[in-house]
Amino acid sequence: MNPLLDEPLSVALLRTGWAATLSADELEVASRGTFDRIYPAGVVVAPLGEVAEHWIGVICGMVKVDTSLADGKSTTFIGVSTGGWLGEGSLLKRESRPYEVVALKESRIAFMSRPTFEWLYEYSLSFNHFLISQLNARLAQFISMVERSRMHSPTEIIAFGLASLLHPKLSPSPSQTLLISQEELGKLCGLSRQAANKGLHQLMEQGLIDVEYRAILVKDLEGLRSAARVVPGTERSD
DNA sequence: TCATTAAACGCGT
DNA sequence: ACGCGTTTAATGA
Repeated sequence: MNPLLDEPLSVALLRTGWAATLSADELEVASRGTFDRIYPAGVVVAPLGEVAEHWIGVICGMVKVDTSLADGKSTTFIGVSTGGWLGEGSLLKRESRPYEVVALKESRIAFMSRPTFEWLYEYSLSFNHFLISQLNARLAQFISMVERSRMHSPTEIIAFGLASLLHPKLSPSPSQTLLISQEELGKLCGLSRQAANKGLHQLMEQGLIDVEYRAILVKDLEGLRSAARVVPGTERSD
C-alpha cells in the first residue's frame, strides 16, 4: 500500500539529500552500515538519555523530537518528516541524547551506525557539505522559532510549522500531503488544539492549504513561507 | 470584559 | 479507536 515501506533500503537511501552526491564506493559503505525498522504510531524510536550510536533517518512517516517530563507532559521541539535526518549533534559530541524521538505515525526509520557515520565524516567531502548545510538549516529553524514565539500570531506559527515539515533541506519529502492530527501539529508548534484549528482554517481561507480528516494538503508552500514571515507593523494582527 | 486554554462531549471516519 | 468540532468552566490579560 505504501511503496516506501518495503522498498529496498539501498534504493531508499538514494533519495536522501546526502546520498545524491556520494561516490558509488561511499554509498556502498553507507548502505552496509545502515539498517531500518518500521515503527507504529506513538512508539519511541530513540529514548531520552540513550548514548547516541546511530544517525537517524526518516525514510517515510514522521517523528517528533521532544523532552518528556516526569508528570507525562512533554514539550515538542521539532517534527521531522519523510527524507529528514537527525541526531548528528549527539553523534558528533558523543553525548547521551537530551531529547527523545517518537513516531507520530507509522514510520520507517533508518539507523546509520556510528562507525559508518564517522567514516563518511572522515573521508567524504560531500557528506561534510551536507552536514554543514543541514546544521545551518536547523540553526536557522531554531532562530526563527525563538523570534516567531515572541511576535507571531497563531496563524503565522502554523504556517511556519507546516512549511518546516516540508523544508526542502531538512525534510525533502516528495509529497505535499502531511498526515498529522491537528493536536500533534499544535504540539509541534507550541499551540493549543483550538489555536491550531483556527490557524489551519485561516490558511485554508487564504487558499494555501486544504484541511482534511487526519491530513493537510499544502497547495502553496511558497505562500506558506511568506505567510509565516512577519511584515513590520503587522505582527499580532491576525 | 475579552481571549485563551484544557477538559469533556458527541459525531463522523 | 481516533480525530474533529463544539461547549463549558477556569484563568489571566
